[in-house]
Amino acid sequence: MTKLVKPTESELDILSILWEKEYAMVKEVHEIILKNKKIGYTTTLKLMQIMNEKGLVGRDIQSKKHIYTPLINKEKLQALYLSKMIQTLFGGSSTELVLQALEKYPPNEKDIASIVSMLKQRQHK
Amino acid sequence: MTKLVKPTESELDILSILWEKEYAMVKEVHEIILKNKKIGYTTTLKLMQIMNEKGLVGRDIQSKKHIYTPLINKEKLQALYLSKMIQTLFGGSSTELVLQALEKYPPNEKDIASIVSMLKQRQHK
DNA sequence: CATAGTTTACGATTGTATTCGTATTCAAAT
DNA sequence: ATTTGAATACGAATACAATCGTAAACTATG
Repeated sequence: MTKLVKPTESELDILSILWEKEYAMVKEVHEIILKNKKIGYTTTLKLMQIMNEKGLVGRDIQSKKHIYTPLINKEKLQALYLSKMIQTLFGGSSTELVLQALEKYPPNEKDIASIVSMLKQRQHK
Repeated sequence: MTKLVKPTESELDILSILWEKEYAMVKEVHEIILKNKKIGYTTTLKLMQIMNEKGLVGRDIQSKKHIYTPLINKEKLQALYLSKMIQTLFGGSSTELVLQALEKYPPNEKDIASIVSMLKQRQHK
């Protein structure tokens, strides 16, 4: 069992970009990050190099422009943070979290349908 | 507008205990933390002193045993972390988060009812 | 192939969080 | 009042995260 490496906040930002794009070069990642905070190019570069050492991302070195891919399992991290958040911020009640999420981010008709259908199914178990 | 102080992870652990108990002394907090990680008493003490300086917690100094209370708004933090989490871990889809939460933490009949009723209401807006 | 432009490598600095050891203060019990 | 135990105060060490500057490596182009 390989121990789950927990990314730092900056690393999580980078991972989310890689999950979205599937793979990317430092430059692309950096440009997206720039929209949110002003940091130097080499900072992003360094972060991604460290992430590679930690095993959070893989990279293809063929060409000069290295291509990075996410290596860490997104679902595991979702589960990790979800449980932590429910525990510390929602007093252990997942329902509280769900209600808040629905309140703050109103789902569209289709999403509502899928949530309801999922709940109905659960109810009959 | 007072700037929202973002607690560190250790600080969040302490806050969640204070939200739960409403107020507590260092010793009580420390005993609860001990269940999850082994750290010294003075570490917890120091953390809570720092949190007091930052304005995250208040304290009553009357007796020798100081009584700490949470000062930071729980709802604001919930919103902050919720949005961050949806953004970075669920690709911007709150529905994804909701489905995951319901999947991993099955709600009881009563909770299901309140979620469904809330959704039905939304649907007619 | 020399030059300019782009990218990576990496040491080093700075900042922040966590941890603890020791001293001090206080209260209760003898 | 002295001792003992329990609590706080606080400096300082350690660890980790984030940032950048500079040099080196590579690429394309004239």
